[in-house]
Amino acid sequence: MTIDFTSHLNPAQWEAVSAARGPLLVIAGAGSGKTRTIAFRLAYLVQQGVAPENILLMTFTRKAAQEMLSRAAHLIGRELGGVAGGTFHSFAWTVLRRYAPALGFPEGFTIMDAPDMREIVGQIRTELGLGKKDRAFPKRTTILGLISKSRNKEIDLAVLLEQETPHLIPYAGDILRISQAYAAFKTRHGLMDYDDLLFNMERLLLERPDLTEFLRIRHPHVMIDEFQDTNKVQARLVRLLAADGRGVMVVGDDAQSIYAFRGAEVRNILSFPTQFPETVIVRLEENYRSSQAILDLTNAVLRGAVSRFEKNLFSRRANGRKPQLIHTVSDQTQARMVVDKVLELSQNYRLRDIAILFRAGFQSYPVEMLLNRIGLRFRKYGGLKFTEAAHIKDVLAYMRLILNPADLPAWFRAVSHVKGLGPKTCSRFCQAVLEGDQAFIAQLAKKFPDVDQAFALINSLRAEKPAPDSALERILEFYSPIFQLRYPDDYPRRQAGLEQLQQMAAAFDDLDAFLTELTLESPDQDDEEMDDHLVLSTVHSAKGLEWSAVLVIDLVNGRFPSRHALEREEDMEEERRLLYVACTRARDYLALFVPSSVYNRFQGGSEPAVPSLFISELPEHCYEEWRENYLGQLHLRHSSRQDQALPRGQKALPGNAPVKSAPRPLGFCRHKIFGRGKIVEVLPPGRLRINFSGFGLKIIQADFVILED
DNA sequence: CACCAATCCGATTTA
DNA sequence: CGGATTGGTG
Repeated sequence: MTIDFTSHLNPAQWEAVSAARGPLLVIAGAGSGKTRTIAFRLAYLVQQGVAPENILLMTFTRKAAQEMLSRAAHLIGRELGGVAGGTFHSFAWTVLRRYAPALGFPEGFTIMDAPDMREIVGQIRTELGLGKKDRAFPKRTTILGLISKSRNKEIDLAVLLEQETPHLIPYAGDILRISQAYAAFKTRHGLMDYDDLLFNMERLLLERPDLTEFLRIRHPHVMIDEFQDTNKVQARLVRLLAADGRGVMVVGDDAQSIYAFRGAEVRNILSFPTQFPETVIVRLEENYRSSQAILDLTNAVLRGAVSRFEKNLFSRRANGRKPQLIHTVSDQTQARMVVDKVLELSQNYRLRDIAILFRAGFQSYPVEMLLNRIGLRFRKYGGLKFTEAAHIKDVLAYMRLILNPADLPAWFRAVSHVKGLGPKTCSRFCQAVLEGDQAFIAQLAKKFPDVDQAFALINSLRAEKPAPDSALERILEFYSPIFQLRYPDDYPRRQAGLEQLQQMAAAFDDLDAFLTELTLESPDQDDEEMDDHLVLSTVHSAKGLEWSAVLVIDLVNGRFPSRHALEREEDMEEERRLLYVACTRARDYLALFVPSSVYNRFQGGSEPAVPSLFISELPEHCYEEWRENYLGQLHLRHSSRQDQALPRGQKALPGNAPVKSAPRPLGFCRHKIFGRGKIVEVLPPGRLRINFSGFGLKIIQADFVILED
């Protein structure tokens, strides 16, 4: 089967797809068909006779890799099963798990997630007696952040403190001690954190040239996506895997670099041509995603930035609607305006084509509450992860202990739910387990029968080596009663998470692979892939995705840009790129919300907020400006006749169905999402209990329904 | 005194 | 959700 490549690709894309096997750098502007290009490149290579297993495809998430592979498979009409792919971390794991003993690690080493890391650093901090008296002593999260940043940027800890947090210089010695103790702790207990995966992989490749050679022969084609977000060690890994750069294709966009905080080096992409002198550079500049009106705004956002590869994004799409800049009275009313807007948009778009984006996970809480209240389904990305929820971690701890008896954070979790057993005794217990102090264990087990049971369970599971799903089943038998006591208020909701975990477990036959997958790749949680969800996401988690309509909220100084970034020029640059990423996710409609006041901070109430610097910079012709008055109505600014306030729900979209806001008791009504329903009860203030066929009883703001006569 | 449980307030971003 | 603080118990 031959593919007519050129009819599906523009000249630049075709150049990238058909490039010879040499170092290749593709600068892919936002929306320029990057995924498409990589998919076609995969298909092209395979069609040229390259075996899939000779390709290594590194992407930012495994989902992205799967997307590209399935598109390529569709093109050539058969699966590309053998392609090695995933994130740097997951690739490192697949290699390390086989060769870890060569580095002095146990074969069943455990990968720690963020809560584990926090826990350990916290314990070390208290063990060393640091910060007990001194209230200003940095918190464990701060310390951990510094340790990881210093490793990722490969800057000496003391120097990093000087550069970024001069006020912590007095603590340099103590932080260094903690950092060393942390490293020793990991080695002692067979643990690796995310950074270790990369550094240990590098060490392995350097110490074992035979293995490096084997990998080079195995993967003569290496493709790396999102190269602008790789750090130093990742760049060195690329060089190790592809000595002279032949067969290496890196793809990225320096304007979308948003991971400097974890050591990403834009220089990796900027200096790639210098590293590999024969590099062919291809620029993808035609944008297929956004309307020109949106691109005008995103280009303006970028104008103030230092972008070193010249870019000239253009779109052939019709000009489209101007982005809307919406000032709201407060962040509370912002939530209402956002939900209103979503309901309006949902007349023209499916919910899954609409996204609400924000800088940090907690910023969506007010919107989430409102969405829950009207019963609108949404899915949230970013913020807390499924696997980091306390009850999931509890269960996973038992599973980890089956493989790695030295996994101390897991021991800690496995027994800490027992009443009357606090952190101190827990630590001592863990110590006893590791040292084999049977006397202490027996003594404790006598006092706390649950400890004894947990111990017995793990021992028997370790002897049986069951498959992930049956192990989980046994663990849940034990855990269920504990679980219901521990989360009396919301255990049904959490129960659903456990059931989901069981489903996932059933897809694995190897316990180790299952646990790693959960740590390295946050699961999609799409058990209901089919149904139509609104998306709420941090900008970071929205990378690489797109929606027809995008609403960005909380565009005020201190929130977006984040208050942590206000002091340093380079941090502000990253915030700017972050906003660029957010806005370039939109195809047809973009709304930027600027609350005039935000809740909390000192004094309990709300405080006035200043519009985001990046917004005030924008030339006025880029957007259409709306302002909410104190009656909750939106006014268009700088407009002659249409300056009139429109009733809520009718504001912006032309051709919107009129909405009556005075609720009439009982009768029937119509809802944009749920259709026709019967009003069962009026719930002051302004809410209705409505029975929708197919959806059941919902409590809904009267404003959101149209009453029937 | 040492440890644990309950409560309230504040919140970067991620593999 | 986590941390810091406070109050209670052995």
